[in-house]
Amino acid sequence: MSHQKIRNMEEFATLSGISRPTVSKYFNDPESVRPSTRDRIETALKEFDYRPNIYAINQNRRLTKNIGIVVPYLADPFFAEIARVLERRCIAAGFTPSLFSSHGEQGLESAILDNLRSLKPAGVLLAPLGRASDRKHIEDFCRDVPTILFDSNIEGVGAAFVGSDNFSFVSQTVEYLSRTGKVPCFFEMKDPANPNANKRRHAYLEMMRRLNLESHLVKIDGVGWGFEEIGRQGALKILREGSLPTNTVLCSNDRLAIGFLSACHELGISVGRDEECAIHVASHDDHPYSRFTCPSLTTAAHDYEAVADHAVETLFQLIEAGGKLETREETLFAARLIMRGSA
Amino acid sequence: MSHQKIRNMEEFATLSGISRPTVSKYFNDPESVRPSTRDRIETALKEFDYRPNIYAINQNRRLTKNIGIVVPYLADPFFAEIARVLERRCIAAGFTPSLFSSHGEQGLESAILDNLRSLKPAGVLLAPLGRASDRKHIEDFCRDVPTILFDSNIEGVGAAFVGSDNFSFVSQTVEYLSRTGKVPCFFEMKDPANPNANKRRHAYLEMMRRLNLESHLVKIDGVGWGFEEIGRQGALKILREGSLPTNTVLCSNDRLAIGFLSACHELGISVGRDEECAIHVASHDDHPYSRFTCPSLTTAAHDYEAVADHAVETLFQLIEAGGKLETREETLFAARLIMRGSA
DNA sequence: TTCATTTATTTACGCGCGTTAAATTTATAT
DNA sequence: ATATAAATTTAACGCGCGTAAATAAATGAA
Repeated sequence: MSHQKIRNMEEFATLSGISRPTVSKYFNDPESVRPSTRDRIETALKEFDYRPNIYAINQNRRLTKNIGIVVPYLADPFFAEIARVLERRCIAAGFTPSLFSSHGEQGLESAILDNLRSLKPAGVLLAPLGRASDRKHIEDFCRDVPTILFDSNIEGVGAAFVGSDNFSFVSQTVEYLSRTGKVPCFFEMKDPANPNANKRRHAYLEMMRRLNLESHLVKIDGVGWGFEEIGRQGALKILREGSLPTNTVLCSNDRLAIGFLSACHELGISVGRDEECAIHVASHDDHPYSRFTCPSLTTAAHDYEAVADHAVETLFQLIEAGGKLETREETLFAARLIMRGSA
Repeated sequence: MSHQKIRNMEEFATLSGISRPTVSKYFNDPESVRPSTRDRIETALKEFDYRPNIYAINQNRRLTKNIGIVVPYLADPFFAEIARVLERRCIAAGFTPSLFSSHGEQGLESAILDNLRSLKPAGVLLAPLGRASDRKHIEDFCRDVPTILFDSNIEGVGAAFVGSDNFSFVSQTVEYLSRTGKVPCFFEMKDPANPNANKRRHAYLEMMRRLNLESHLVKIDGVGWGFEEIGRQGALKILREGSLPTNTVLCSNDRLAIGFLSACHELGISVGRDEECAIHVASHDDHPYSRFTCPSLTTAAHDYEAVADHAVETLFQLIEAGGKLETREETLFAARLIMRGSA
């Protein structure tokens, strides 16, 4: 490998013995040039290791090969995990993903979208904050940039939505609990940031109605994205008051459940599947840590891969279609019940 | 706000009644133009909402205002948390951070650095994979791009290193445990990916020597970044064999400890600070979840803010100094002991 | 008012690449 | 060998902005 510094495509083209427009063509699509030409370029590429200036490239493209991935809260391993899968898929398809976290803040989410706009991305995969989002801001963004929403839906916004079927989550947990003789109350934040939480509450109420069971909502205080601490504080309060309506608690999500378990342990309350345990706990999401809680969490798992795959696939379709799809489809994937030690 | 589309700086300059070079000057540094001029530009900015084309800007800069942040494993909330702080600091200083995760893979880490190179970043904050890193690749990168290493040191590589003082971590936990009458064995991976793990082992051995206590290393199998599962499997094996040398376990890091606690619960072994508990567990890092484990983890906390602040500050110095610092400083921050329920 | 100083304008070039049209070469099929 | 199609070359323009030099205007102190 020669360590000669190459300034631009012109120089590289000369060194490889190919004209610049052909070299340019090669970089846009290696298959678009004759194999013999491709070989000569790739040979030169190995010798001189030149990379086209990404800024010059993108200046002349209406759209870049960038894909923006925006999640509401990256410190939540659930989002880190799904972002990881999304990144891989994008790279595999020849795109350059860039990852952003709104860190639970509306202002940051809006700022990220503003910046993203000037990155001229081919497309964006956006998991909005939810209730905290500036809906109009996101709408405006989606009008200009091909965007797929995931995880958290905003009705009518974006070219499509891909997420999990909240009813599937809750119906399976409720059904399982009641089948094993446990009558769950529903443990959730009073003002959930995420629309999925509302869907889960409705699913719980509906399921209890169908099963002819009395439903109980346990709503706890707290704002923000520190769900574990919110769950813990809420649980401490409820448990100390002795106001838990049933001995089976179905948490809206695993992070609240992690807090709930922590509170139980602190108060010396036994949690587990067995009859002799004081409380049974189940939850939703199959958070990466839910298998390591004590006891391990019975929960309903997202189909990470399916959600990520379908979101990316839909985005690619959207990009190929030039940024508009016929109809705005909402695709929901079913949950898978994971029976562990907590209920 | 007029919704007239503005194509370029020329148009915007005309509309704002200022010449283009002056407008350009304004965008590079608003303070560099007369206040009256600034006002006129900012008034126009509100009316027409124009943003300079970032690609055209960067093409003409030798260095951009980008800062790369690279962490080894973003699904680890520890890194997500520190990345969050780093991002904020960069934004506050007028830079544009972009976040990358190596996802525990050497190939990906190298690829990220290659891409980063062509982003012409003003600087990079890099937490290497550690043992799994391609040292030469990173060295080459650091020669070309102003880089500060953090979290995990590679001797002599990068312009500076900022991290935590592993001896401080271990000395405090060991000292605390022994002071309360507990003699810890050290629980760790056989082949730790991270150099900090080695430093911690040495610190443990040194501390035990100083305290005139017999030291015991418990080395468990496992590779990769799924530390919780590795810790859990390792603990199950050791506990089932009954080969735990002491009833006090000092884990190399919190994620292993989380796995350890999970195994204990599974086997019905009580863990806690009290004498009547079968096992006492302490650890290091103050992982975001360590306060929610059952029991909550006694651990030594990183000074996240200090590490992040100092890393960013050092990077800014490096950038201002033109990419070279007099000497390669290694700054280590002391740990803070967090006493919780587990030991 | 005058002169020095700061700030803005005008003009012009360059950055590295996408892209196009016309000319030319090369490959493929007859 | 010849016609046709496909690929490449040549030449040239444009993208949006940074930047430099020369000039003009505004400011501010004497």
